[in-house]
Amino acid sequence: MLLIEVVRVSEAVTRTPARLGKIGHLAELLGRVGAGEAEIAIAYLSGDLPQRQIGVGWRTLQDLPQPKLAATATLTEVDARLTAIKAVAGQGSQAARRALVGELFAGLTRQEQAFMLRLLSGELRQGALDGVMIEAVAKASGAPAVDVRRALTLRGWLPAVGAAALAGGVTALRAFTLEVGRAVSPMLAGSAPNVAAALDKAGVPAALEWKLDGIRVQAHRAGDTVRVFTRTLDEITSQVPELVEAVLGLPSGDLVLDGEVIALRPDGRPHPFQVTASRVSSKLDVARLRERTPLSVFFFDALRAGGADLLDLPYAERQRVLGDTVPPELLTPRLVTDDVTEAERFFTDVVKAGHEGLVVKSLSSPYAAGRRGAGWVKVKPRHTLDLVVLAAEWGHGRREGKLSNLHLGARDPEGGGFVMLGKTFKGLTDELLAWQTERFLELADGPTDAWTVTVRPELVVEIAFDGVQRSPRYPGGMALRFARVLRYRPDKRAEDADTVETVRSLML
DNA sequence: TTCCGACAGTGGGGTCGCAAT
DNA sequence: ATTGCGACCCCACTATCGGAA
Repeated sequence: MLLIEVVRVSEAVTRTPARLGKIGHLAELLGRVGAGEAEIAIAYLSGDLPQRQIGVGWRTLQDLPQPKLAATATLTEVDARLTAIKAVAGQGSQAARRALVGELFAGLTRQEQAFMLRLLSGELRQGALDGVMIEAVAKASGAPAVDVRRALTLRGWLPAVGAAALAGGVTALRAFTLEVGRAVSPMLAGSAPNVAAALDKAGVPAALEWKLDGIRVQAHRAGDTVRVFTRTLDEITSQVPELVEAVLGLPSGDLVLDGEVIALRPDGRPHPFQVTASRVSSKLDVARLRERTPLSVFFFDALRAGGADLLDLPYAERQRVLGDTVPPELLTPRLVTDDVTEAERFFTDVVKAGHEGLVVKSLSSPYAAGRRGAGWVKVKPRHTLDLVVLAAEWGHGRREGKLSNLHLGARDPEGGGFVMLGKTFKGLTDELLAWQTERFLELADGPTDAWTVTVRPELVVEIAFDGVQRSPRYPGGMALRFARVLRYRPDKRAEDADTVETVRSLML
């Protein structure tokens, strides 16, 4: 199949706002793609590459060659070129990679180049990713969407699942099973503003588990072999020897467990997230790192144990098996209750212990991987500050032409100015975007370039955030974590905004 | 007819490894 | 030795579609 056919369908999908319409376009193409190219077509049309990552980002994609006039590239040819780009390594590899990217683009038309540019930079923006593609695969293959989704959960890679469905229908999909040693899409949690709302969503009685601010891990053990995967199914076995040893210490040799690794201080309180993230992502000299910053693991679910797959069992039953499999010191602290007051006390306790919050879980929900359903609901405490807008950046995509990303500053009584604490674009409605764009242009003052408009520091905005973290980037040495806009405060002037000292007192 | 669950989009800060300078 | 890039860890929020109620 020619690449241009995929590009045309992608453009049709972009033009069609209705989800069913998008699914129709995608399914039509899947109905005529050959078996040998189905995986490539599905990957491209859901924003992925068969190679997953190829070491090419925005920088490598600048200064591309002139386009060709005739569209002749096939999916197979493009795929082979991407594989070659990924394979480049060693000295001079960046130049070699750029050259190969240049060769690839020199063989494409303007239309094809625009598509590949968006695909390679991870910004397909056609309004369809895995969620829509699942439906399209179902439609084209005649298999129920629920079977496609389940196979994806177990296999973790839609192009492979989709190709199997197109070739062998529902029979092929049902052949995907939980395989020890291959990562499963993890179950995700929705969120709620407070404990009562979370209980409302999950239903009572519910289980409340400590939410630890670490790295999500899925541990597989087959005999003496342990493999550990992250939330995005990347393998980190070599970075977490403590976890490997803990799993090898369990009596069972046939396990799939879900949990969190976190670096704890000697007194048992958690290190800042940055410490855990640094430890887990370091690959060099892990033996020495573990002496200084040991990792602890806490499991909260079992997907396989006792020789059986547990995904379809209700939470309460999986917990029973988990309790029989894992000693108490490796279990995430939890409480089962139907009492809001008791639940709120448990929340206060976990926050006091320095942890992130709670995950409230329905006792009856199966392990519904890959979706943020009502089965699991997280609750975290929320801080707020009144900060001053220092500048704003022009938005992209659907925010094109709107000033979107705000630069936030706290008042500095010493210096008399403002200290930048980070940026945010979250929490803004379309109405607010329109309003602030107009207002900022009135307030424009100082250095302004193609991306950023500096404004007079007059507007006060109320910001919610999860915490203050140490920052190597901002002048105050600190930055807000997960900052989002709650509302503007027209009743306040910049002189009324919170100070750097207030922010500093929130760090630690 | 209204409500609400699921999805896609829009980006945030921090860290690592590797290559280039 | 330092800097830039790509990838991945953590993530919040709004708009929209379309099935459920």
